[in-house]
Formats: sequence, C-alpha cells, structure tokens
Amino acid sequence: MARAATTADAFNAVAEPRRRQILDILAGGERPVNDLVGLTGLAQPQVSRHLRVLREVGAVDVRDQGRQRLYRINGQALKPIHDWVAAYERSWSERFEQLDAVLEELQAEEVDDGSDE
Amino acid sequence: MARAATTADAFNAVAEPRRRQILDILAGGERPVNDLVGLTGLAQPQVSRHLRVLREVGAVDVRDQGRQRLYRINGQALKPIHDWVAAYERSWSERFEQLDAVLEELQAEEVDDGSDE
DNA sequence: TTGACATATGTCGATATGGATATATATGAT
DNA sequence: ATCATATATATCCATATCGACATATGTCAA
Repeated sequence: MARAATTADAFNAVAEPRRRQILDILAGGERPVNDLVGLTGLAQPQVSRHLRVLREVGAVDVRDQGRQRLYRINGQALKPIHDWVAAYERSWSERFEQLDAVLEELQAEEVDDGSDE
Repeated sequence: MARAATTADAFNAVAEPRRRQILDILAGGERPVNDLVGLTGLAQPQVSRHLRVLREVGAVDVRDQGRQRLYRINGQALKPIHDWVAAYERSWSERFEQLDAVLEELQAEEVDDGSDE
C-alpha cells in the first residue's frame, strides 16, 4: 500500500491555496475560466484542473454560455469543514468562555442550595 | 517546478483524515502516543509522524511525563480555517437567509419612500 | 550497566499531485 | 468549411507524502 485512499473531499480540495484563491474570487460572483486565469496568474490548464477538483467535491457549479463556461461557488460543500472545525471553536472563542463561566456559576448555586425551589 | 511550495499550514494538516481522527481523540483530553496508536489502529511511527505535522502547525502541544509524551489539542491553530470557511456560511445558514430577507425589505421601503423622513 | 518500555527518526517503495506543454473538443464568426 | 476563441484533457517531470519497517533516542527499573 501507499498513500491513504485518495480522499476527494472538501478538506482536500481546500487544502490547496490556489483553490482557495479561486473560491475567494468566485465569492465575488460568477466567472468564466479566462477571468480566473487572468486573476490568478495560473496557466489555463491548471485553472481548469483546479476547477475540476472543486467541481468534483461540489464546491463550484458550472453553466455553459456560448463558448464560455461560467463557474460559480457552491459554499454548501464547505459546510462539513465548518461543522468539524466549529467543535474546536471553544478553544479561542470568548463567547464560549463566557458560557463556561455562566455554567460554572449555575453549578455553584446548585451546590449551595440543593433544594428544588 | 512541481508541486506548489509545501504549505505546512493548518489546512493541509487537517486535510488528512487520520490527523482529524487524532485531533478528535485528543479533543477528549490529553493522551500519550500509545493511546493514539491503540485507538487509531495506526502503527506507532505513523502516529508519531502525524503528530509531528500537527505539532508543526501548532494544532497540538506536547508535555513530557516520564517516558511518555502527552499530547493535547490546541484548537486555536484551527481558527484560520474557521475564519476562512465562515465567509461562505451564507450559502447554507438560515440565519443569513433571514438577514438577507430583512435587508431586502428595508431596501424596498427605501425605494417606496425616498424622503429623509 | 543492562534491559524493557515509549517515542522519534530514517529509509524505501508506491502513489498522488502540481505545473508545463501539447493537443483535443466545442462553439461562434466569416 | 475554415478559422479563431474558450475550455478540457493528456502526457511528462519533479516532488511530496503515506504506510511499512528498521533503528535511534530517551527514560525508568533492577
């Protein structure tokens, strides 16, 4: 065996800086491939390749218009990443620290007064 | 040239399913390497290697305890991922859809009544 | 010191991947 | 039909990376 099974998932798609760049551009609106070539400075075949990867994980959709192919973002494909990483948000979010403080306080009260009322 | 400069960043670290698995385990608390070996089913050297990558991007911290090395998570390293992906949350979040609806409504009112009052 | 245990590092082979270049396909214009 | 434009695909090379395995390092115990 060698490398782990090629995971063609959103995590991998987004691990490439160029692909993130492309997504960031598309966040501004639908674009034909040539625009992306110009804006990224990559060669056209490379852009098409990155777009293919993004397409395969559902991060972008395509639409034909004459001889152009208009790509647009489909952020929904990134939801799994968001969901996964959100579990670790506690580590840096002030909100959670405050929540923790409140919970501790509640617990302290409960210890203070064990009655139902 | 070949592959783009090896980006040893959080995005890459987390692109590996095994490394996500390790982080998920560590989310439950500090663990020595051997625990991770047992829980992941990976060989010890592979675990050490993945831990190294995670260490290099700051996603985990180590602490020596006798002959063991206790690893624990440092979720803060994942914040850039969270921040980046959050920009696309609009695509799936109901909250944003509601916000958009409100904004559209406000805009409609403004068109209705162009006066300052 | 010797030996067992815990972990890290080095090497190897297989494969995946990105960029460069050439070429194929599709569409529109003449 | 011919040509230009827009995009996708194929091939090649260089490198990165994973798992397997061997081995080094470090720590504790006797």
